[in-house]
Amino acid sequence: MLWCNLVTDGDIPSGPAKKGRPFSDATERAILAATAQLLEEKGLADISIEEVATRARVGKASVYRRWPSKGTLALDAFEAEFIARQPPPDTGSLRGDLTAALRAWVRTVNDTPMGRTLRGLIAEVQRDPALREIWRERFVTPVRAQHRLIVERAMARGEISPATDPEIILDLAFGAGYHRLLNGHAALDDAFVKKVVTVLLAATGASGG
Amino acid sequence: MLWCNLVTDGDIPSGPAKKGRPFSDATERAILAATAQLLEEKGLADISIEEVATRARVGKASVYRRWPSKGTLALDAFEAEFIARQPPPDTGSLRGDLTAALRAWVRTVNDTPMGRTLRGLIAEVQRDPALREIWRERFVTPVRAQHRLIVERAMARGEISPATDPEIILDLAFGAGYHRLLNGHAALDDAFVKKVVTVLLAATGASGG
Amino acid sequence: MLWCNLVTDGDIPSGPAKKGRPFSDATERAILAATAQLLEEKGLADISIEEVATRARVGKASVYRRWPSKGTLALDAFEAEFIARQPPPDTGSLRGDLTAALRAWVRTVNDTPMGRTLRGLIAEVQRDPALREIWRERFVTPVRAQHRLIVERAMARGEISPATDPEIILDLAFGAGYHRLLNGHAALDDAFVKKVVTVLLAATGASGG
Amino acid sequence: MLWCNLVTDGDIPSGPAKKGRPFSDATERAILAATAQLLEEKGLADISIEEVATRARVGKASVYRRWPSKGTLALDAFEAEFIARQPPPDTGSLRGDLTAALRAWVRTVNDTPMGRTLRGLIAEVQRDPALREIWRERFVTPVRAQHRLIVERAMARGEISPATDPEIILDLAFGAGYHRLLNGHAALDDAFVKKVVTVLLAATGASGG
DNA sequence: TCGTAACCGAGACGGTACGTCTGGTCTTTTT
DNA sequence: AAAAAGACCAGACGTACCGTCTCGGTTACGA
Repeated sequence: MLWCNLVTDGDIPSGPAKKGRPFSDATERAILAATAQLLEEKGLADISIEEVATRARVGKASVYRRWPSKGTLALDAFEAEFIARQPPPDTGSLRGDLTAALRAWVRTVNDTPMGRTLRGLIAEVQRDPALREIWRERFVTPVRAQHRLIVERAMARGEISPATDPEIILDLAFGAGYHRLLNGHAALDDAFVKKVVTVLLAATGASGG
Repeated sequence: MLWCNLVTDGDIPSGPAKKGRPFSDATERAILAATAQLLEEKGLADISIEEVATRARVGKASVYRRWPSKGTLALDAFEAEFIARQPPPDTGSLRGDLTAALRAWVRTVNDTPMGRTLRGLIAEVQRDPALREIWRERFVTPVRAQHRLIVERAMARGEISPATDPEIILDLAFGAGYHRLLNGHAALDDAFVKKVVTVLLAATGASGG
Repeated sequence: MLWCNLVTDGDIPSGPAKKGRPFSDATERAILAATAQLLEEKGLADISIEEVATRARVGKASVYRRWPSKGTLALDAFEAEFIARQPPPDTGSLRGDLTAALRAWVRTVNDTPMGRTLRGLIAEVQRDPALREIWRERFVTPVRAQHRLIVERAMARGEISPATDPEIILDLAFGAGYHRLLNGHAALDDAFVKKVVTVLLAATGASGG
Repeated sequence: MLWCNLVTDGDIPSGPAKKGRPFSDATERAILAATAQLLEEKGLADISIEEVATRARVGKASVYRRWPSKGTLALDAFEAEFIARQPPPDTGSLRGDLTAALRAWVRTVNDTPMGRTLRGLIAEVQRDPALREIWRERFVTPVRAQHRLIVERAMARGEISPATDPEIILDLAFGAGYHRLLNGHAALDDAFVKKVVTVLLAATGASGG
């Protein structure tokens, strides 16, 4: 879960025995817990690393030793919980899967503090190019991969034309959601989900129409 | 153009003759010019009001007197130039109008520093609830109103079903664009524009085809 | 009293009217009062600028704007009070003047917290070459000048040989005092003063006795 | 040479045979060498224990296991070399002995990096009461004992009155030197030595004058 | 020959303070 | 009363060290 571990993946199976005192799990857990707690209380922008360290009863250096920036820390504290709320649906139909996925997303950002955190993270990502890449690797890519399965399964079933670009479908469906989340110009509710799914099915659903 | 003027609209046509030295146009222009210049040089997040005032050879108070926050100032410096690059298209067809509008947006954010500024503004908007409302009033609403005309004209022409929700069409088309702009997970090019338009036309053109 | 003022002396009688908000006297007084208060409580080494600012209810920058280092600040807080306790004696005899001056010094460092502060300042001076120069200009030189008068008056009276180097007399008399103050290897009391004066008078009184 | 050894003296001749791995001489030597090297490069105040350990390729704990503070470590690294340069003079006359001793001291602090180290140690001693006691025991007392011999021999020879307090003579002679060393207000050269000796001989040398 | 106790280098631990920067406000003199 | 200038309080930034602790590993003694 630690940021630096995830970047280096598990590509060094036989380490040459690292020296020095190892990182403490308790410290790491305390930092992530404090971060998660603060993210429930206020927006990412209103949180300082100083505050996280104080809340976690941890030295500031112990935070900086593990995470290079507030954004990567928040990403770690946010990621697991968010992903857990986006189960890969498999209802047997494109309509069902897409509705389920979009609805899960909508409910998460609407009904939990994760909506605010997600907005804060996207904002943070815009101000830190390094974080942007991590964000794509650690959040955008995995979530999209899961959602892409929905479209690919539909293609395999013949529900949508094989000429369709799955990426565009994903960008349309979730892009609309993020658009409303960030601007707040319209509601993110079940009606929104239904309309989006309907339009996209009409567009792609040669066999489904 | 001044932020406070725009909020109060022009609803005080006959002021009771205000006392004291009036605001200096030169000061205002210097501040906006400095802001625009800095926005070309770096992201909004890397700009401080202190720096704007120094660059404009103006006191900090003269900035705060006019704009309550960095976001509103940046919005003012950004708005006019951005809108000027989004001409209301009228090609006679939904496909043509939508392609033109989306392409104008894509080219603006791709080929000018305004892409970065737009990202910075959206980020800023997430950390300042007051700015969020102004952002909707001053940017989201007018731009969407212009784009909505495209859909409404298409409806009037019978190109799309009157049951279609124009808002959803706009959110799908531009939401996808903003999604790629903010995450950077895929290209924002003419191919993107073409695919988006194709999918949306297929979706809405049921009655028209 | 302000550090930077004292360096530039009063050699700019007609300033060209400086711009901006001037330094606040209240702020300066609060900082010096907090420093003096802390110096009564503990040694200079145990005081941090952070603590001074907090105690003075002042921003850290307001301290750094005026004093470049903890040492210069402490010097300012210490100087006036110390000098006030070293009145220029004029008893009419070398023995009387020297005894009075040395006794005043001994009592100050023995009976007041200024002894500890003086030790702390001398320590601080060793670790900061810039402070060392200021220390000489602002403390060593003026105090020595006052004490040198004692020797010069004695010379004028014929009490000591004109061949005597007044500097050596001062270094012997007060050097011995500082030596005991810093090392603590022997008492700093009236007996010490008496013995020092006796030895020095015996040494210099060849022509007088 | 090790700090803790010196404090406990050799008063436990028959230890109960201590268990565990004994201290490594190589480690101790590496630490002292690194300290001495750093003291040649910069002042004691600019050296951190962290740096000593790194330079000595030694764990920080191995330093703290042997010395309780930076001051005691520096004292150990400094002491032997300094003492070696202060040979007990025995020229047969007070003038000769005093001149030799003071000159040796002046040359050491003037011509070697030990002058700066001595200043740094005296500064360190002011901020650490525990170190102050050690400083007296380990440095002030032995050096003074050696110098006191000079005065006592002169008394035995009848060069100075038996009523003279040898302590005062030492404080006058070396106090003046330390005064100039710490304040830097006047030169520490042979002329200084000569003048000091002349004054003190005149003061005490009833039989010598 | 085996614990076991204390050492070894390395480096993480919770802390404190550093000196700088920015935010938004306040106080000058000048226009 | 607005202008430019810049000081005001507040507090976060990321770094450097403090003195302690925890690793895996290495000696040397006593059982």
